[in-house]
Amino acid sequence: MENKEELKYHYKYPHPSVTTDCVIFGFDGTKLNVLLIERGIEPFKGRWALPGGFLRMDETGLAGAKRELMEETGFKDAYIKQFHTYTDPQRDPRERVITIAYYALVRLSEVRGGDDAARAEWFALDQIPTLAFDHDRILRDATAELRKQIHFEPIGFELLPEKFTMSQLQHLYEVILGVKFDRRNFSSKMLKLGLLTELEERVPLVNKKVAFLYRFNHKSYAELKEKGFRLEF
Amino acid sequence: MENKEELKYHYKYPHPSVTTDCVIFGFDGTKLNVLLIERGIEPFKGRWALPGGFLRMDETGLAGAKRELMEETGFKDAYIKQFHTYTDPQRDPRERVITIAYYALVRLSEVRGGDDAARAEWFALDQIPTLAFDHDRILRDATAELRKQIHFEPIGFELLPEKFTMSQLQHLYEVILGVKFDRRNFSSKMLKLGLLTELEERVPLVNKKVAFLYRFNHKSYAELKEKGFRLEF
DNA sequence: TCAAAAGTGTTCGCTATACACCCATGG
DNA sequence: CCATGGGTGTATAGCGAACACTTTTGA
Repeated sequence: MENKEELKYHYKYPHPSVTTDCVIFGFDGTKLNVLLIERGIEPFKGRWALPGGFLRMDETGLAGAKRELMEETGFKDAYIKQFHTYTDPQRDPRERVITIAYYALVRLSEVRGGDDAARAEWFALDQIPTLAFDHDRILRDATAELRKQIHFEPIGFELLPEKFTMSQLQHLYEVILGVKFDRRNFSSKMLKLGLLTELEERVPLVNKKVAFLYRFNHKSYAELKEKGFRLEF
Repeated sequence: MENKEELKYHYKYPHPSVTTDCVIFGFDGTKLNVLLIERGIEPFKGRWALPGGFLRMDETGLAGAKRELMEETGFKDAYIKQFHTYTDPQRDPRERVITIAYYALVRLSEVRGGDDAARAEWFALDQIPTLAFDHDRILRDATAELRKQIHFEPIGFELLPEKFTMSQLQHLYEVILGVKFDRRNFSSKMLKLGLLTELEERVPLVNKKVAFLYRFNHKSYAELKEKGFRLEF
């Protein structure tokens, strides 16, 4: 799959370039964050952009997006989902570039720096600078998709550490959905779903009280999914 | 955008071809149908396939899908939605082809024959032959998307004539979702949403009874959507 | 002593669901 | 007279939403 300097691929009709872009969400306990890359080259040199790159000829879109994710965060098996393909002929000033967009959910606490030399930084969702290309739009769409998807799949857990308290979980849902829940109702609803395992372990809070710790129960989720269920919030 | 015989587009890296495929759903009053095209050329010559074609360099994916829809059904403004992009490097035996897939909902009663010389036919969803390429998979995914989407948007009305009876609407929902509803509950739930306008007109049934006719009320839907609402079925 | 965060249970109202009878017609 | 299809209303159970008090401790 390597290439010479000369232009070696010839087509009768023009072919667009195809890239994958990856919206990587992380939750810091307070806010939803997104990983952005500072562009080192024109166009939009110096502007922030979503991690992404050209799709290789022998890899699927998913593999390309996972490669990006790996390069930037070191994560290999995070939740990742294709959500839209952007095809505006003018979206890249150089040439026609179609991008297949994915979003990924990672545990912020477990992220290590990427292999990549490029400058990468986490931004809170409400403090995003103006992005390169049409990435503002892509990011908005990704956020909307995430909100929609959380009604069908318990993807929130992908953003939390393995062990978490009920209020951490509630904060996450509140941040993603932009609403407030009653503590008691949220807790009982969550527990009733049967997707949480309560751990023996407790965690000390700032005020020396302890809070229960829970873990997401993948097994009962798999069983529930078999039967088909709805996650209502 | 015209071209000579020689190969005039040169790239340093290989570029995939990009096509759009369009899953066109229609409802005949009993079953969900899909429009298929019989392939006239290799590969898969003689096999049925989804309508689709190469994306032109100056059109968006949506425009390409709409062009396909127009050519096959004469419809210009049907409901149409991008749902997934297929990127398996082996999905086309000739060369690498990425396809952006859309589904469209049309009123079967209003479809006129397409401009296209190709042989096109409607197939009931439960009588689909083996399709060319990975179109079986694409069709399965489109059906799943449709089922999912109907929980959020009243897209069912796109498949019915402008005026319809409550039982037509119910049959449609039952076919799409694969469940049975109680007549009385379905009706009262639907009416409570406030999206239907009851018409003066009645329609005579086989047995000379008359049934109420309704029309989808786009205006109250727009208002409801403003406030945000959920369509539960 | 005051603010912050967590644990705990009950009540009320709404809605989903289940269900039965009447009527008109065509066969 | 029976089968078909449509119209209509009620009763019950379960769920979502609202809500208050206690405890511990750090400031």
